[in-house]
Amino acid sequence: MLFCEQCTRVHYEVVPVPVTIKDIARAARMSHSTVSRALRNHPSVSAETTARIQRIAEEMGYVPSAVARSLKTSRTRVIGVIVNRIADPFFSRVLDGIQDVVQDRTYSLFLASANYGLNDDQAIQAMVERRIDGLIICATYMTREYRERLDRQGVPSVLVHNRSAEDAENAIYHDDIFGGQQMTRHLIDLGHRRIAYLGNAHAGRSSHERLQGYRMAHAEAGLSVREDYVLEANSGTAQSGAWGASTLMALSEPPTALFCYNDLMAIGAMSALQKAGLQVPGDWSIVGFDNITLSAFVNPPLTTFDQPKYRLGQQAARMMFDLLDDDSEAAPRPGIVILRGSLLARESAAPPAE
Amino acid sequence: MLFCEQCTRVHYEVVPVPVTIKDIARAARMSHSTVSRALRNHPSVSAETTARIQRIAEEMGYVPSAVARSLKTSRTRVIGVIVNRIADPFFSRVLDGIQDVVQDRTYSLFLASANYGLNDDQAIQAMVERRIDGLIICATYMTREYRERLDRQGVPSVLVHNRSAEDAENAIYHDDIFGGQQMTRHLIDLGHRRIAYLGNAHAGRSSHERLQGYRMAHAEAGLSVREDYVLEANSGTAQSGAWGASTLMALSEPPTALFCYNDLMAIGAMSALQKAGLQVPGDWSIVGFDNITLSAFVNPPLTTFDQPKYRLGQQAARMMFDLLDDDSEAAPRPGIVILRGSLLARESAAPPAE
DNA sequence: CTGAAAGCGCTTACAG
DNA sequence: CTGAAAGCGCTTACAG
Repeated sequence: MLFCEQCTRVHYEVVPVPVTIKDIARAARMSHSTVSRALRNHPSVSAETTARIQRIAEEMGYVPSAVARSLKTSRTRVIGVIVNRIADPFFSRVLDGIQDVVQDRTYSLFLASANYGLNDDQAIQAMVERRIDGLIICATYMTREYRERLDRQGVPSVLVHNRSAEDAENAIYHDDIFGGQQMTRHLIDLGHRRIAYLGNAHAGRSSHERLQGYRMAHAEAGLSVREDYVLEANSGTAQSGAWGASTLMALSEPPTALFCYNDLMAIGAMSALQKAGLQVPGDWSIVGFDNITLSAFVNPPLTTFDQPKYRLGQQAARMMFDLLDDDSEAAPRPGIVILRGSLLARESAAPPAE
Repeated sequence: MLFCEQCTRVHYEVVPVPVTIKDIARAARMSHSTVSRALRNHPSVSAETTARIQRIAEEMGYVPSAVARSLKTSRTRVIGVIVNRIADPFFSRVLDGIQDVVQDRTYSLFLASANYGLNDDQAIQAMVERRIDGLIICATYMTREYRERLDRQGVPSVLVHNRSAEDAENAIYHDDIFGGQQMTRHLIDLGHRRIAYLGNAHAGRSSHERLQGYRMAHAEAGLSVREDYVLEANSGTAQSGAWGASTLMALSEPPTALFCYNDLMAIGAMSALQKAGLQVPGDWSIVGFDNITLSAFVNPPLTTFDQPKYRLGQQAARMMFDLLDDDSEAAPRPGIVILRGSLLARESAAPPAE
């Protein structure tokens, strides 16, 4: 029974109190210093003592306190991750990649959602208070200002697929120029000459780079780009895809192929065309980008670009550990990793009708 | 410069050292006790002192250490969550619901992946070492043994949609009997009499309960269930759906409607039927379950059951906080929350052809 | 090989 | 209203 200043109430303890090294020390008739060392197999403790202490700890159900250890060592072995939304089909797969590498290294993961900018502050603050060893940012809108705050606190950070192009240190990107070029070249190779691109204004850099690849593929093939075929929706949803398709259908000379910023938009566009009585790929060829799980199961299966989402996550975590492991006196060396995916030809793109 | 026993090397400090309450105390010429109280707006500190100290803390860029606070208070304000796989389309949405409630209460989230049973031990161990205040388990296979281990450590746990039916305390389930009944009744109402159910052996309880609902709907309508229409695949993938559809197509008298355990299977089944030249919903009606994002964008849009995934997560978090807030002397009261979703009629189910 | 001591950054009962 | 002291559960330089 104890009295508490904070809530001015009397409390009765009911929860089991965890075993500490002191409890083990008492049981083993050793000092807690020796117990501490024995539990971590420190070479200066004799083999018998180590064995005996570990057995007792096991029997007593001892689980070390990472909290106490962290306070002493000033390392938490926790990596923080900030995402916009956990259920984002792209970033949730990236998270899997991060989690697996982090778990392999016996680190843990702190997760916070930035809610597309609404909770940036709160998320960062919570991470810094918890003294995470490093932060991986999968929140596309997070800006330089936040990174500076992290730098000031001595928290290394890695950016994954950030929308801003300005941040050029410790970042993982996907090669969107290459991807855009591959998709467009595929449509050109099939015989298309009137090819549209439907971008996503919210995506920033990655949409611009896919467009850049689209232009490069045209230039390579000696084709010029018709600017009325280059559209930009204000979101990356299926609804935006439908909007894009409708806009293009209304043109006096509509395209025969459409390259959408992402799969969701491509699927929305396909729906809209089919509702209007058009055949895909008979009348229009449609290609997406990302290779989300279900792109394989729509009808027709979507030709898309397989972004290495899981590998992006793995690389991000590895870059983080490189920063943490770096015990040279110099500042951690900055870096950018750019990964390439590959074209995934399925059935939504075919030669044009004529 | 300091020497380290562990790695027997000399280290040079390069990282910025965080500001502590002692630093603030020195700057403010106050004791660190007073600083501590002032920072938390303790009423016993004078208003001027509080204001002055908070200003100084702000100027010095102070960020409190949750690690130190946790050690002292033996509460971390961290909720752990274990999932099978982060990118799981069902649980990632549940996670969103958990995260939002947890963040609202200014708690943080620890996330670990159980990898479908492969890392159960490691995940639990990490959580207990970090002294999380409570654990929400979204790992379908996790058994009673683990909960007992948690109970012994005094860590309250909440189960979300666990596959085993044995665990009956502090769990959130979806009412799968009701859901299965609704879907089947819908098909019966459309005029179908030969209706198949394709279950998922890996899903355990939830698959059995959907089947139970299917049987109830038949009984209600005075129809008998044909046992050759009741199948069970060994996974919940699109491939399994295709397998189920093929198996049923091969029957001498195939069904006219198919209720699949989940959307992924329904989409796989639909693909298989369309590949075989059959029309959905002309020749076969197909319905799924879950309402995953893309079920609205397949062709035809899938009739499904809208599971309240986000709400499941919210409820789980709320139940956790109920357990934590409970300061009665009695053991936390156990509970089960069962949520109901609703039928979402789209276009993949229609009256049978004949 | 082992132990006593100090300290990581906080909170809080107790004394003034 | 403020401060000195103890302590949360560990790690580790130092002394024996």
